[in-house]
Amino acid sequence: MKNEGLLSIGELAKFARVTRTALLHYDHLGLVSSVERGDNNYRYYSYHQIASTNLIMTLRELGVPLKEIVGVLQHRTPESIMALFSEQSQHIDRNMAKMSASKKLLSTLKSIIEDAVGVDEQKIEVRWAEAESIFLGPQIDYSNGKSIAEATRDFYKYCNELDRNMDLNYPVWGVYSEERIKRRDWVGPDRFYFKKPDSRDSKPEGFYLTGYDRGNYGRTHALYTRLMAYAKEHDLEICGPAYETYPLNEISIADPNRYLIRVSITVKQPQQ
Amino acid sequence: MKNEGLLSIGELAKFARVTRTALLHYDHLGLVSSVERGDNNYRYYSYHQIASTNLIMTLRELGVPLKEIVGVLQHRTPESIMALFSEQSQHIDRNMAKMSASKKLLSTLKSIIEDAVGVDEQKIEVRWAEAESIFLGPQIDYSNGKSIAEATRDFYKYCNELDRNMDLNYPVWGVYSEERIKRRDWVGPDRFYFKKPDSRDSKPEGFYLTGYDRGNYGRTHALYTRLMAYAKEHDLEICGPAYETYPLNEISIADPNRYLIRVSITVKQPQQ
DNA sequence: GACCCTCCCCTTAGGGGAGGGTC
DNA sequence: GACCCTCCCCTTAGGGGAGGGTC
Repeated sequence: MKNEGLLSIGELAKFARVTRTALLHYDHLGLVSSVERGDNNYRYYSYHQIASTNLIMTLRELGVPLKEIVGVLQHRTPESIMALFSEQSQHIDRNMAKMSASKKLLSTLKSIIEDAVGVDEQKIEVRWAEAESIFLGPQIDYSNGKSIAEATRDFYKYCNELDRNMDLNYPVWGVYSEERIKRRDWVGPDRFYFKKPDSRDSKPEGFYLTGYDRGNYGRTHALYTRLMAYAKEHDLEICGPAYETYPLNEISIADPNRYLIRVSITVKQPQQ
Repeated sequence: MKNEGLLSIGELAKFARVTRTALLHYDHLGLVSSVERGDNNYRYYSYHQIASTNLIMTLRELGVPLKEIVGVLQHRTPESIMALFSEQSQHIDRNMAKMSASKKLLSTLKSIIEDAVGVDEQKIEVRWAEAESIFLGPQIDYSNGKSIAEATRDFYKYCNELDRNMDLNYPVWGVYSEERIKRRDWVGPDRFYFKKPDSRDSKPEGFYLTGYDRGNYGRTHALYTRLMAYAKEHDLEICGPAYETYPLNEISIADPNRYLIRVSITVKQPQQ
């Protein structure tokens, strides 16, 4: 009848969804100590430790370090425990907001790849497109011999200065102005932008002449030539900027010469 | 003009919300390698690594181990990357569900403490209470000399067998039947229960005669005597079970003899 | 056979210097 | 002065035995 109602370390582990090894560790730390040692040196725990150990596991899952848990419990009062709970609730809210943002990012990146995978790279076509939420950088000045690389770095600096916590996860692409396209001036995009949900700017809805190519970053020259030949042939009038994207890039493709390039030029509604 | 547009390790760190030290670590692992080393042995990174490093940081924050990230990126194809993103999205969903449950737990525990902190321990009163969602255990049989400790262990076993993943975070309390109260039989509760949102059972709405005491678990005898004297004096008719709770227990109070005990006995509506 | 004990060694993802050179 | 380099030592929260006793 000894140890009646007490729990062995294995039983506590089972009821408190924790491992034996972790409980040994907690015993050494004095966080969850057995109430009694048997003559066999076995640890015996009280059943009240089930709920408190469960609570400790919840705090652990929320990322509270063991040291902090030990500290808070050592000097616990109803007030300090309530403060801990409030603090952790707020922490949960922040984490959930972060995870939502990450989920949105992953789904955006995934849909970009998804759209690209089935594409017929030879086909050139004109299609209606809905408006898209994007973040648009400032106009780029190449007059002092600036390279695209430098311009890109400037763009990131610009973003960083605008908002130190700006989410720079979304891939950065280029916009060519109508004027530059017509001049056949491929020194570099007029602006950089990235696709980003709930951003301040937008790529307008409208008709876009779209084509694809394979190659590394910046190898868009040949594709523009093909697109403009097509436009001429089909009596399409260019009436706005071109948007360059690399739907398959280093994120999903190892060979840098096999990235998928996509250019969409704004055109007037074609005559049927 | 050398290294134009390339980033130093500090710059990449700034734009990819990561520390210098972590980037050194990633370089050793071959996860994020500099594209070039200067004559000074400095690392130089390409600006395309900003977006990919950011993505790696997002995966890290989601808990993907570095080894796994290295592995996935080494054999990356659009398909494998999409699979990774889908998997992580599901992972986020599971995590958010867990965090919601934890938040609910913390707010329940906090409100129990909050209600208890301001209480006047001397006051006995009858109050209307709304129904509460609880999980109720099976009837306990003490006829074979079972102790409360053993009965509690049985209750946890019962919960565990019913649903191996049952959330046993909520503190376990006791219900005394009307009959047992009237017999003044304090050997132990008839059933155990715990407060738990969205559970199968409920503590019904109605009038409850409620009082408080201070002491360790099981020291409810004196409080029952006080409550029953009060009932007699005020012509209150007991018409249902009593619910015992320990609103301030080892979770928030270090001294086991200062836990707050609360007993609520079901009574008929008092005559005004 | 399943459970428990005490060492003891190992891991992940960096952080924090020391000691020395570079922009 | 701020930034970069290469060692090198340290940490958190346990996991995984080995070797031996217990229910």
